[in-house]
Formats: sequence, structure tokens, C-alpha cells
Amino acid sequence: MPRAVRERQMLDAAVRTFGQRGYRAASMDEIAELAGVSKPLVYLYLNSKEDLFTACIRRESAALVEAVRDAVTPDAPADRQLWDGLRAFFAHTAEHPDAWAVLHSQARTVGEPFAAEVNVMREEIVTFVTALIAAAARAAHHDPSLPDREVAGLAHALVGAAESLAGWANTETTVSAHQAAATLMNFAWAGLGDLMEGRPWSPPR
Amino acid sequence: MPRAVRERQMLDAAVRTFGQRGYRAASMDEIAELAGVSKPLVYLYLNSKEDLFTACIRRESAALVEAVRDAVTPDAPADRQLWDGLRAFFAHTAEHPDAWAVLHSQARTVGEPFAAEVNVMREEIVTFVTALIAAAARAAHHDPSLPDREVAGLAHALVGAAESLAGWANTETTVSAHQAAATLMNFAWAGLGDLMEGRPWSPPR
Amino acid sequence: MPRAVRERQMLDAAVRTFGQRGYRAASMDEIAELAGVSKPLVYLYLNSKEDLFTACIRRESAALVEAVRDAVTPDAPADRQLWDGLRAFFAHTAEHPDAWAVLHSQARTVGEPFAAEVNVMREEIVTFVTALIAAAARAAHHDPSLPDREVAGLAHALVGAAESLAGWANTETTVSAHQAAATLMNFAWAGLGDLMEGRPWSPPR
Amino acid sequence: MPRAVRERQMLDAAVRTFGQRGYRAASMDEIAELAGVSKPLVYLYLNSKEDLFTACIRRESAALVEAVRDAVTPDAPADRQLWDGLRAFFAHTAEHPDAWAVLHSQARTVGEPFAAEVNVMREEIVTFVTALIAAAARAAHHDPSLPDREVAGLAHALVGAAESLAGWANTETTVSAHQAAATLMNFAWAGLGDLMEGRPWSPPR
DNA sequence: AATGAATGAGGCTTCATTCAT
DNA sequence: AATGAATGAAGCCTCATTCAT
Repeated sequence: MPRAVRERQMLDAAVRTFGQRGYRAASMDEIAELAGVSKPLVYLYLNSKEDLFTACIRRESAALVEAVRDAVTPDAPADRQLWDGLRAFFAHTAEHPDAWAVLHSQARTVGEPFAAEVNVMREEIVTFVTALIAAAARAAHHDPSLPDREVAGLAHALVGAAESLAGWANTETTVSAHQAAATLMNFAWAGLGDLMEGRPWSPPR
Repeated sequence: MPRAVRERQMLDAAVRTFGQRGYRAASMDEIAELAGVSKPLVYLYLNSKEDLFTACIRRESAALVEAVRDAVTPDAPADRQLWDGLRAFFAHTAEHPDAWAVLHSQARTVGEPFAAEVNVMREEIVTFVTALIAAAARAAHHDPSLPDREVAGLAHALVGAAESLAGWANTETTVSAHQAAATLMNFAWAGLGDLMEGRPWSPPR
Repeated sequence: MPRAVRERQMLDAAVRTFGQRGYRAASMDEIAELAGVSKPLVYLYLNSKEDLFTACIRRESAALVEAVRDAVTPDAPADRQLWDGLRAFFAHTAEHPDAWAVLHSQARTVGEPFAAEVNVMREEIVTFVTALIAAAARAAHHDPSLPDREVAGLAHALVGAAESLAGWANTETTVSAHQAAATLMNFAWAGLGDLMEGRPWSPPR
Repeated sequence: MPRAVRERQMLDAAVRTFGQRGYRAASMDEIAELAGVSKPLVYLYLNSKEDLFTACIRRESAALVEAVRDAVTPDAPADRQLWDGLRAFFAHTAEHPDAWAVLHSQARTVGEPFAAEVNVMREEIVTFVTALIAAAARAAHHDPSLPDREVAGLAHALVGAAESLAGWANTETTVSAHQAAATLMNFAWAGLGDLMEGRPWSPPR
């Protein structure tokens, strides 16, 4: 069996185990067994538990970013981009709950090297959202645009809300990616103030 | 030294260790040493690692809820209640970063009993926020108010955004509780749409 | 409360705990709690776990020997003495199962000092039975009596059978001390050979 | 070194250690060292202290039963079968004193699961002896044979006497298996009554 | 290309025992 | 006469990792 295939099997097993048990509680024994190979082979291909975990983070980070990026049309209006990206995000995390657990819950609780690894991706997304908000603000009004720090804070809030809703949507099995995205757009774009007045946000087109 | 005092020392040490290392990586040896007692005494007073962790969760949950509750004036307008509560929340999490790590990051990644323990508190807060939103909606417009599921989703998004910003404010040491709360009110109450148009939310009074 | 009374309570608790759990598995904590006193008091009165166990063995040895001795009439015929002694033995062990467990099962499995302690009593009984058999043999036939070694072996076999039956009678709750003693007299006095021929032993008088 | 060999070494060491120290006092460290392996290997092959002890009991039970069974000729007269079986029993227990200690002394004092384990074998032997006695009784006299309960009691007494004599023969190093068996046949078959009259049992053939 | 065999190190937990009052 | 507070030592068990084949 070619090396690339074996390696993918191992990563699959590792993501599943790390996602369900956590980094410390996951044992190399369990991962090797789930992958259907002997433990020494795991070490031969992936070096150590730390390296294996890092490999999981990298692969799943890339997959998630790619899923979101593929869904967004670069030149569309800001709320449209957000709407498309969020739907892709919720759909991907719902389809790969263990991968999402690795990225969101596990990697950030283990310690610096891994938290940093996952933050690379997170900041990438935050930067994307920051740019989106800034562009929309510039397009909408002429006056002094929002201060940078403020925009960064808003982007963080938006991303945090999305992450939180991803967990909620995974728990409440009746909530679809579409619904989660709609809720978040309402919340983030229209704002509670407008919603109170009966002015919800509505999907473009 | 009286039992109650010793017990508090142990819990302090445990919260700090669990918060920084995580449940699995924290060793009872380290906790005992940090508390300045021998390991058997920890077991005599707190039974087991699981019980110790549970005791940490309970104590810190109660402390956080109390801090928020004390800051909110029950009959004030909704946005005022939110504004006060958020400032208290960000202030408390900033002052007790290890406690916040235990509640937010660690407890939810270890397994069911602990996640459930912390979710009790979380749901308490979500319920409070849900009621706040629902009341504001009823007060503001005459039409049939927002559907329950929708309101719950909004509350989850708001709480999630707050949790996420707490982490951000802890990382970026220059962000104060006041600023974090202002950012979130802008985001959540005014909404990005209004912000784009130059209509930020401003603190009541 | 006078010291003698307290001490008896402690020994009662110790016999019960040692009998049920075994020497190693019994904890001083459990014994102290069962006795209704604090642990330091147990140490003040009885010095150490070893000493406590030794005290249990001595007390229960003496009680068992006394029960048997009191039941036997010194000048009665040999089989009558045996019959009376066995009934007393089975009755006592049935009434004090924990004490019997300490003497028979626990003390002999812990290690030399304790096994020796209980063997003092055992040899006392074996010696008594040996003398009984020897006397009976001398009284019955004129010729060269049985060799000493042989008589000692028989006494050991008899005592061993009795000990084993005591366990059996304690397990099978329907077997009374009287029945156990009758079974053993049949077995030991008449012998299987005679029993096969329909010549059982029958109680004197 | 192949697994089967290592496993036997471990069981040998375990039987010796458990037999001499008892279940609780025996440490896995000591067993591993005596077996010449590291502790984790013991756990890898035998799972836990409990499982290791159970494995010891099973192996030694089987060995003892096999030794006795191999020595008995199925269709021989009852006293001949008993005589052969007892010699094999005393010879085996004398050759494997630690194994005998595990089965007789240790396993029965630790707690239910183990006592039950060893009782399986014991009952097997008692059943065999019971059948032997019953057959002999039927063959010998025409009258209604002995009641079942009575026969079971006799078998228990016989087995108990044998067990006890095994300990005695192991202690008194000058007593051979042959002598022990002869003593017991005298005692059990002829009975003290006959012996008093100078009518000992004598070996068949 | 792959594995059966093996271990050093470390973690959770318990227990007999003492000290200061 | 009695105890609340405290610990050194030791035991069971698991795990990441390597070697020889």
C-alpha cells in the first residue's frame, strides 16, 4: 500500500481520536489500532505524538479554510461574501465534527506550540473578515472610517460568534448550516437594535 | 491551620494549574506543591482529581455568575442591562484568566460530566440573555415577536461572541474590559449594517 | 469511658474488619470508625496495626479454647470427650464467624509472626486430641500402642477435618453445629470402612 | 523471546510471590523483578493484578486436578482409588508448596471472585470423592444407602482432612507423601474406633 | 515495508503513623 | 483522655517511545 494512502489513514484515525478524547487522553495505541497499522509504523511516518497532532491541525486547518474560500465570490458585495462564507463554514464544521473539535477545542487547550498553529488559521480568517468590514465601511460612508482597532474587534466578535454557533448547531441536531448562518447574519448585520424594530436582514437575491 | 483555609489554598492552586496546563496535563503533585501541602492532604480534603476539578468548576462558575449578577440592575432598559453585564463579565474574566480558562477552554474538552457542569452555568446566562432580548423585542414593536428558536440562536451568538472576545481581550493586553464591552455592544446592538452607515450604538446615560 | 471498655470496642471492630477484609486490606481508618473513636486513640491503646492484629488473635484464640475446654468433662470416655468438644467447637465458630475467619483464614496467610501466634493455639488443641487418642488406644488394647508420629498425624487429620467442616457449616446455613459434629464423629470414629458396612457411630448415652 | 515462554516465567514468579506473601502483600514490582522482566510487560501480557492472580489460580488448579486424575484408575475399588489419589495429591502439594499456598490459603481469603474460582476446583474434587463414597456404600451393603447430605458431609470432612494434612506434611519435612496418605487412609477408612481395637487399614495389593 | 517485543518515566491513589493541642 | 491536621512511602497502572528482525 502506497505511503500516501497509509498516511492519510493514520491522520484520519488521529483526527477522530484526538477530536473525541483530547490530546492527552488519546493514546498512540488507540490511534494505531484505529488506523489498522502497528505503532512503529506510525512513528516511522509521523515521528512523534506532537508531530502527529501538528499534522492533524495543519491538514484540517487547510481543509476548513479551503472550504470557506471556495464558497466566496471575491468581488461580490460584503454581506453576500459573509453570507456565503458562513454557510460554507457551518456546513464544513457540521460534516467534520471531530476535525472541528481538534481545531476549536483541543488544539487551543494543550499549550503554546499547538495554540499558535491553530491561531495562524484563525488570524487568517479574522484578517479576511476585517478586510471585508473595512471595505464595506469605506464603500458605505464618506466620513472618517472606523478606527482599525475597532474593526479588528468587530471581526473577532463575528468570528467568535460563528465558532460558538458552530458548537451549538452541532449539539442541537435540528439546526442546519443554513439556519445557523441566517441567525448569525441577522445578529451581526442587522444588529439587535434593528431586529427589535422589526427590520431583519434578508438574504441577498 | 483550619480546614477551610487550606481548602481554599488548594482550590486556588488547582484553578491555576488546571487553567494553564489543562485537566490531563495538570498533575496532582504540581497542584499540591503549589498549594504548599502534601498530596495526601489534597486527597483527604477533595477526594480525587475529578472531584477537585469539579470543585474548581463550581467555585468559579458561581464567582463569575455572581460578578455579572451584581453588576446588573434588574429593571433597567435591556441595552443598559447588557452593557453593565458585559463590562462586569469582561472585567471578571480579565482579572481571573486561569479561572476563565478552566471554565471556557478546559472543562469543555475533558468529557461529559465536566462539560455538563459548566453548561449549567452557561445555560443560566443564555437564558438570562434570551429573556432580555425577548423583553426588548416585546417592548419595541407591536407585531408578533421573534420566534423562540430565533431568539435562542441570537442569545447563543451573543454569548459566544462575548466568550470569544474575552479570550481576545486577555491576549491583547491593551484592550480594556470597557473597550471590549463597547465593541460588542456596537456589534450586537447596532449591527454591522448600521455601523456601515455611521450609526454606532452609544452607551446609555 | 473506662479504658478497658474502649479497648474491647476497638478489638471488636478490629476482629470484624480483619475477619471480613483480611489483614492487609483492613485499614486502620475503617477500624477506628467502626469502633467509634479517633485513630490516634487506637494507636495510643494498641500501638500499631501489627500489635492490634496480634491482640485480636490472642483474644479470640483464648475464647475458642475456653469454649471447647468448658464443654469437655475430663474423665469421660474418649469418644464422649471428642463429641462434646466438637459440638462446642462448631457452635463457637458458627457464633463468631469473623473471629474464626481471623484465626483460621487470615492469620495464617499474613506471615510468620502471626501464623506462629495462631499455631500456638492450634498445637494446644492438637496436643489435647493427641493425648485423647493415645489414652483411648492404651485403654483399648494391650499390644504395642500406635507409634507417636502416627498418633500425631491422626490428630492433625481430625483437627483439619474439623476446621474444614467449620467453614462448610458456616457456608451452608442449614447445617447445625450438632449435625457437623455428628458427621465428623461418624467419619473419624467409625471410619468410612465401617460406615460402608452399615455400622455408624452413635452418640454415647 | 517468544510470548508463551515469557508468560510462563511471569506466572511462575507470580505463584511464588503470591504463595509466600499473599495477594495484597505481593507487589507487582517484586513479581516483575523475579520474572526478570519490566512491570509494563507483565501488564501487557496479563492485564492487571487481579487477572494475574486469577491466571495463577486457574493454572495451578488445573495442574493439581490433572496430577490427581492421572494417578487414579477409574475402575479400581473405592479404597484403591482413594489411596492412589491421595498419594498423588500429597506428592503434588509437597512438590509445589507455593502453588498449594495460593490455592488453599491465599485465594480463599481475598474475596469472592477468587474464592469462587478456587471453589470450582474444590467442588470438582468433593464431587469425585462423594461419588466414590456413594459407590462404595452401594457396593458394600444392601440396605438403603446413606443419605445424600450425609455423604456430602463425609466428603467435605475427608477433603478438609487431606488439605490440612498437606499443610502439616509441608511443615514437618520428615513426613513423606506416602506417610501422609497412609495416615489419612487409616483415619478415614478404618476410623479411630477400629484403630483403637488394633484393626488398621492396610494398603490394597 | 512492517512489526512483535520491550521499557523508563510518571501519574493517581491509599495507608500506617505522628504531632500539637 | 482525646483529636484534628498532616505526611513519607509505596502500590497499581498507563503511555510514548525504541530495538531487532
